[in-house]
Amino acid sequence: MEKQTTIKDIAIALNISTSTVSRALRDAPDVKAETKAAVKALSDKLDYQPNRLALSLLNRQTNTIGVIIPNLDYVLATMVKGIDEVALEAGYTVMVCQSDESYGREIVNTKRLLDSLVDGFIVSVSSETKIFEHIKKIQDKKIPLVLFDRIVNNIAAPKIRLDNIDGGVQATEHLIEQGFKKIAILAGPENLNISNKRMEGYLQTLKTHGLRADKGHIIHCDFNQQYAYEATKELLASKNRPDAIFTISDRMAIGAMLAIKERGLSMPHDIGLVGFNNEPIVSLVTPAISSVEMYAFEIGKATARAYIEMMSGAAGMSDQEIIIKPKLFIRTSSKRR
Amino acid sequence: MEKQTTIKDIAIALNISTSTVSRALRDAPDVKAETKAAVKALSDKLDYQPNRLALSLLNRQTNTIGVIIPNLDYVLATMVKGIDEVALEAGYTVMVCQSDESYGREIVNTKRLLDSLVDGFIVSVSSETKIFEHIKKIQDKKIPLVLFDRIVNNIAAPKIRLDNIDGGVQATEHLIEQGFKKIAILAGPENLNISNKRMEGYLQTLKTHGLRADKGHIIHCDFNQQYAYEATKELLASKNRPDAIFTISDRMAIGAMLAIKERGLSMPHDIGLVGFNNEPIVSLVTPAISSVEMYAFEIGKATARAYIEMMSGAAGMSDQEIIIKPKLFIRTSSKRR
DNA sequence: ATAATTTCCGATAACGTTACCGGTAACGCT
DNA sequence: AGCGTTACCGGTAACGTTATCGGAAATTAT
Repeated sequence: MEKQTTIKDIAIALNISTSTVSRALRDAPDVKAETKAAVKALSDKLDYQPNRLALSLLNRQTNTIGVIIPNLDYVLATMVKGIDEVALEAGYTVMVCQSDESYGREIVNTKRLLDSLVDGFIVSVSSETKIFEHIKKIQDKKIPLVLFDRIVNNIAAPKIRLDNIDGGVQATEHLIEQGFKKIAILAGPENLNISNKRMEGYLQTLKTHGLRADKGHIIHCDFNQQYAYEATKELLASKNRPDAIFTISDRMAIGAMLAIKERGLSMPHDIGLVGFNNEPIVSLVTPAISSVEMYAFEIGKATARAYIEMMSGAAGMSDQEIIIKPKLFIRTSSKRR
Repeated sequence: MEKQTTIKDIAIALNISTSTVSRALRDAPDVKAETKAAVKALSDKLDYQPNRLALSLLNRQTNTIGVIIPNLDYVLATMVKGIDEVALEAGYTVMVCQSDESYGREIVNTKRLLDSLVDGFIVSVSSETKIFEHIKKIQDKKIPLVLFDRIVNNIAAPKIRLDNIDGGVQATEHLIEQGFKKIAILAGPENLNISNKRMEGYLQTLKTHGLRADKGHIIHCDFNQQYAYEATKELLASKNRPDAIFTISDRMAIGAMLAIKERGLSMPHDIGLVGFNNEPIVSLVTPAISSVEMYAFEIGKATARAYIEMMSGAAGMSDQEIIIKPKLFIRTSSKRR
């Protein structure tokens, strides 16, 4: 809050110009060694730190990345960790704004960071977001943008995401292999791309094996444990009860598990269950729940790397898509054989 | 990345001075209504947004809060959410830096944010941090500082934290009430204040009830599930086996639970278990684990409010300490009666 | 000794914004 | 008519930094 040491203070103290101080600090060749030494000594003594605001204003870049995410759950926190690690190493500062799955707050956050605070964006859209004008605005201003995890299809930007279809395929293949025949899916909100892709994998796999998805076995519900719990209760009470459930998140798997237990059914005997994300929790509950690992930390790191590459002016980034392969971890909840 | 609209662009386009544009945009009284209208129309059309860097440089304040935390686990993410909510409402932007429990990274983060990027700090120190020079440096520069959750005792700053002693008391009282006699504690790292306070509550309560803590029943281990698992295994194998375990985090409680199950002991019959944090997971495992709720979201909000109050120049903030009362949630793992 | 080069440094402008001071023109008052 | 007042606007400096230009002094070459 108090005045911090500036280059001017040093200049006055040594009776030289600010230009010389500036050069001395940056080890420019055209400064006498003696002068350099004096400047550096004093700058150390006064604990001088260059004012990044002034530099940013001058260079028109902040070396700050704006990261916009819908929340801070396990998966996203892990991804942010990955982004952070790579970005920090490369000398960037990261500004994380969470929208709490709210479209309105996503817009507010975007607008704020757009006030010349960041020179690029890394975005994962909220589940509520259906209109992408605020994202397009970023691009209209020619500001670098990288999308990750919850990507938006009709926007041309580097995208880093999981192979969600493959995740759905792996989960469904596994269930079929284990002898389950009537596999239901708890999908997320209808407009959420990652959810739809996982479902696509599910549908594809059923088809491949000559199975048909019962319409009542495809449930869209909010990305949330409580909704999953209630949806599962209904499923289990229906006359065409599924013998397995694939949920597109672990949170939902937990909700499903609670409903299954409550009804007195046992896993995997009466019903199989596979989740998604492979959060630590799934191996801790009883029975341990099979789940698709999405390598969130890796996705985060790859995202930051793509961002850095983009900033360094690499051409042809705009339509690059990095796709991480998921891997199913099989546990008790679905293992019959 | 491309040049953004500035006040100068508008000034030139309308053939007036930048001063007038500036005043018009801020609805100053000494601008003709006609001029104001023209300026506003054009600024809307060109999508003008003031450059916050320039403003910050000029006013010597950024309206940004630097939040430094050791990681992004459930509790801290929840606290950050609370900080975020209040700060955003009050017009602040929040910059979150996580140190990943590393002292070195905590210092790097502090130094970075100190380059005039933020005008105040909200800090929770890492478990590795034993030297607090970097924190003191913040105060030396007269930069507002608020500590939360993992506070540092010998630094004079507003502190927002849980009543950790009371948490330890509640947990231990409950276990004694339920008839447990040989209560062990899995504490965190030795230098971690929150851990020691919870242990203090534990020790106090034992004393009150005329019980003595067996030395072998006080275990310091890393804040981590794996260590807790192994520590519990040893505890259960020792000749003086405890009949209850109090862990100072839920992560550790989960680790303990796994070890207990592995040994074929049942909760709460053979052994009682109480955790800390009341994370969602504890009610999902079997048996559900009793745990002390620490109201992380509330702590986060209170922290941001204290920060704001401090910024508004409220006197006597430097030694204020806001202490949130915890509350034990009793579940199967410890309920015998 | 003079010219040419090198070494070192200072002044200035610029980044985008606003506070402050000052000035012009129009108007009203006596 | 002459004065003061009001309404409106422009110029300048400043925030902290660096790039650019230019210039003086010192060194080297002839």
